[in-house]
Amino acid sequence: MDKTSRSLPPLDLLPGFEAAARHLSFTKAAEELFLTQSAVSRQILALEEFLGVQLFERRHRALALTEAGQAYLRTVAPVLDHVREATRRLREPRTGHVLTVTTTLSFAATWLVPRLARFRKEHPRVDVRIAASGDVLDMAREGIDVAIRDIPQGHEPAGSIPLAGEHVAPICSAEYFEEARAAKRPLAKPEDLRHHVLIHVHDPTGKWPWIAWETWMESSGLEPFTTAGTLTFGQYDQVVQAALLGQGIAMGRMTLVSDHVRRKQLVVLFGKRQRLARAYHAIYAPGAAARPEAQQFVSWVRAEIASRE
DNA sequence: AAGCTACCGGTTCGTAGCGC
DNA sequence: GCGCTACGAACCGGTAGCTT
Repeated sequence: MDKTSRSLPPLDLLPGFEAAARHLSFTKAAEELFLTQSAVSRQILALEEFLGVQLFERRHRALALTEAGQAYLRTVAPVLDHVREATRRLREPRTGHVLTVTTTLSFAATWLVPRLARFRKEHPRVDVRIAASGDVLDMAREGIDVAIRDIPQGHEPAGSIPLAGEHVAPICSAEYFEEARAAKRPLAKPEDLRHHVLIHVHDPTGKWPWIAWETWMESSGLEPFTTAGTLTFGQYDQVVQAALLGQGIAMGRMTLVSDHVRRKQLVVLFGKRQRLARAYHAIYAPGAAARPEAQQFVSWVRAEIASRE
C-alpha cells in the first residue's frame, strides 16, 4: 500500500508533532519524549512529507505552527488525549472501586459537587470521577458507569431510574427579598417582578425553554412585561450564584436549589412551584447496574434528593 | 533454523543562522 | 563570541522478510 492510499499517517509520528506544537520547540519536545532533537525533527519532516503540507514555520531560534499545523493540532491533540485516557483506564489497577459519572454542568456544579463529600464519607472506598458535559455521551466508549440527566416525560430510556421531578419557581436571596420590601418594592405577586432585575440563562438555541422567564410568565397567565433590567449568564450555576449574591430574581430549578432554600439563603417567591413535564433520571451503562459501587451511588442520589424534597 | 539483506528509527556529530 | 535553534550526513542496532 503506497502512502497516497493510506488514510492514516504513521501514528508514532503524532506524539512528536503534538509535543513540538505544544512547546513550539523540537528540543523541548525531544526532552519530553526522551528522544533527541534530531529524531523529533525527522519525525516532523516525515509527517510533513506524508501530508504534503508544511506544519511548522522554521524560524531562527523559534518555531511556529502554520495554519495547516494549527488545524491539524486541533484535531490530533484531543485524539491523543482520548487514546492516553483510554490507555490509562485499561492499565490502571482494577480495584473495582472507581465510578465514573456523567451529568450536566448545572447538576454537577449546583447539586452533585457540593454533596459529594457526603457520599465519600459513606463509601470511602469508592472513587467517583465526574464527567460533566451537556453532550449525550457514548457511555461504553467513554468508560462511564452512570449518567444523571433530566429527561422529558415519555423519552426516558429503558431501565432508567427516576430520581426527582423538576419544578421551577422564581427565587431570590433572603436579603434581596427583605431589602425589596423595605424599599417599597415588595415581591408579593408576579406583577411585582416589573420593578426588579431578572436573571436569565443565555440560551440562543432555545435548548432550555423550560427555565426561560417567558415560558414561566406564559404558564402563569401573565402578559409579557418589561422589567427593571436583565442579567444573563452562560451556565445555570452562575445564575444561582448571582441570585445568592442578591443581584436579582432567578428562575429556580427546585431540585438544584433546594439546599439553599432549606437553609433560607434563597426564598421561593409567590408560593407556587410549576411542575415540569420532565424529571431527573439515573441511567446505568451496559453492565454497570451489577456493580455495587454504581448501585450505592444511585441509591445515595435518590436518598439525598428524597430527604431534601 | 540460520544467514543475509533491506529498511526503519534512532543517535552522534557537525553546520549554519540569528539574537543578545 | 556565546547560546540557542533547526537541519543534514553518517552511522548503529533491531526487525521483518526472503532465501537457502
